[in-house]
Parts: sequence; C-alpha cells; structure tokens
Amino acid sequence: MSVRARMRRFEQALRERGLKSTAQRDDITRVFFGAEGHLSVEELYAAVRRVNPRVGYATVYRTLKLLKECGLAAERHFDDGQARYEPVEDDQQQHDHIICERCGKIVEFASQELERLQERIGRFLGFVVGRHRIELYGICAECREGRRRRPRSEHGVHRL
Amino acid sequence: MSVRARMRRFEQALRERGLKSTAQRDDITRVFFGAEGHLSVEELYAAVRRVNPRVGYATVYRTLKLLKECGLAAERHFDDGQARYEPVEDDQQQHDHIICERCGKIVEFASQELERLQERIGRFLGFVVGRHRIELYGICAECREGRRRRPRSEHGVHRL
DNA sequence: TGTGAAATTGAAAAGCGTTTTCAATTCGCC
DNA sequence: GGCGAATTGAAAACGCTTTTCAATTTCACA
Repeated sequence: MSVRARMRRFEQALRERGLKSTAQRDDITRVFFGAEGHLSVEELYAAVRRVNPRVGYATVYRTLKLLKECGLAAERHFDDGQARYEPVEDDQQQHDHIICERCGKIVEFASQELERLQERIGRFLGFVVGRHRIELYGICAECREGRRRRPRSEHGVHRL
Repeated sequence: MSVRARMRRFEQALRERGLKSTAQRDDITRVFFGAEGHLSVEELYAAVRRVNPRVGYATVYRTLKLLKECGLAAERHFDDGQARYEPVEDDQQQHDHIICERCGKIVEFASQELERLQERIGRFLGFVVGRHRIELYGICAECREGRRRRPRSEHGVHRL
C-alpha cells in the first residue's frame, strides 16, 4: 500500500473517532509510512524534524499511540530498551524478527511451521495461545564476512 | 540444588571476586533461592522485608545484578514492563516461557524441535543464531474453566 | 467567511523502573 | 581491636514515556 493510501486510511480513522487532522500528524505519518519500519521514537522524531522542525517529541509519541490504536502501526520491544514501531500492512499476517547483534539489522520472517509448533506446544501445556513474541539474536552473513556494517533494516517479510 | 547449596555457591563466588558477605546479601539470596522463580524486584523486596525490614530497595537491585553476573540468576523481560528473575540451576539448559494473560501464571518449557527450527530459520536467513527470546501468551486451562486464579508460577521446566 | 467549543500542540513536569551518588556503616584481614 | 576497602540505605539521577497546562489550531455550524 502506498504512503498516500495509508495516509488516507489514517485520515479516515481520525474522522471516525471525531479527531482532528493537523499538519503535525500529517508530517509524522508521512515520514513514518515512508520509512522502512522498526524506527525508534528518537529516529522518527529526528526524521520528522528534518521536514518540520516545529514538531515536538510528545506529539510524535502521541501520534504513534494513535497509529497503534488504529491498527496502522505495531509496537515492538526488542532488547535495546526502547520501543520500535513498524507500519502494519493490512494483508500482512503475524511475523517474527531476527536481529543482528553486530549491525542491528532486523529481518522479518513468517514461518508456518513455527506457528504450528507454537500452537502445539501451547495446547500440550493446556494453553490457548493468542499472541507470541519470538526474537532470534545472532550475527548476520555480512557481519561475519566482515563486509559493511551499514544496513539497519531489510525490508519485507521472508516467508518460510 | 538446595537453597543451602546455592548459597554456598554464592559465598564462593563472592570470595572469588574479593567481595564481602553481608547479612543483607544472605537474606536476599536465601529468599530468592527459596522462592519459586520469576519474581519481580518488587516481589522479592517485599518478601525480603518480611525477613529483614532494614534491607533497602537498592540493595535488592544490586544483589540481583551480582547473582546475574555470577550466573546464579537469569533476568527476563516479559511484557509487563518490569524485570523478573529466576534462579539458574546449573544443569538447566535454555528454556522458554508460556504466560497466562489472565492469571499471570508462567510455565517453563524446553522444546528440542523449537530449538532446531529456530536454528534452521536463522541459517536460511544467513544468521548464526546465538540466543533467542520466545514467549507465548495465552489463557491457561484453569482460567478457561473458570477455576481459581491464584497460581503465579508453576515450577520446573516441561521438556517437550 | 466568521465564531467558538473542543481538540491539539510544545515545553516542561511528572512517572516509572532502574542505577548511581554519597556519607555512614560494616566486613574481614593484619 | 584497628583500619582500609567494600557495602549499605536514602535520595538523587537516569532514560524512556506519559501527562499537565496554557496557548494555538481545527472544523462544524452559522
């Protein structure tokens, strides 16, 4: 879905809730939807600032909270102590993450098998499993080979 | 391993580091090792206070940090925003958790299959996986059946 | 196009879990 | 017992996040 389309979605969600559309919200969501996901608030704030230096930190937090409530953003808590946010594609099912501890790259993947196994484990222990959190931490190929340490986030969910 | 034996281990670790053994450390570790794991700092602090009301919050934090560094405690960050700690048995291998969102019960499990699958996924994506974080969230049997809502933590790792 | 109630904003303060600071106390080797 | 180093509790500081509050902006309605 394009940035434009997502922003229309957001505007609509605002109207449905009787909330107002503002320049700040527009700027923040535009930058957010245009970025590659897994942004921290700090990163998003910095990026928005480049476009509109009048935007305050609190507004970025508030807008992310709104996006979350509208189902347009997902909040993640990895092991670095700050929340990260990714845009939610509406066709996109649940997925997990593998994170390089050297360069910080975050790769998304979705595994049917993992899904099934988790379900099975839950059932065995008497649980009905709703959500899960699965994060793998390791070193990516580029880092092991001593190549560049640049990429922060690789885009798209890998289906396995 | 008994509480006594673990405390001896701790004393030994202290000596090795040139650190001192104190009444506070003894009280905190005794309560910690005697409890059923997955305690928050708050819970441990409250429990220790019942034994020795002079112990301060900071000392509980400091002692847990020490235990962690000695490999006698593991720190976990579930979705409730505070760290939880569990005693580490020396024979105990890596395990994961399934958590009831109604009663808060935490059940430990270890799955060879899950281990293998995770390894395989990592390799497929070019990673060498070191550690992982796997948490399943759902509703436990007791809660679904409307039984009591008491148990906080069930003891022992379920091997699957 | 103007008006005004309600929503929104930025800056600063507060919150929350955790860590650090610091003066006073305790430990343990001589 | 005496002394230097480690430890302690209380309070302050921390980093991230939320809330407060007065000033500004939006937008439904006139």
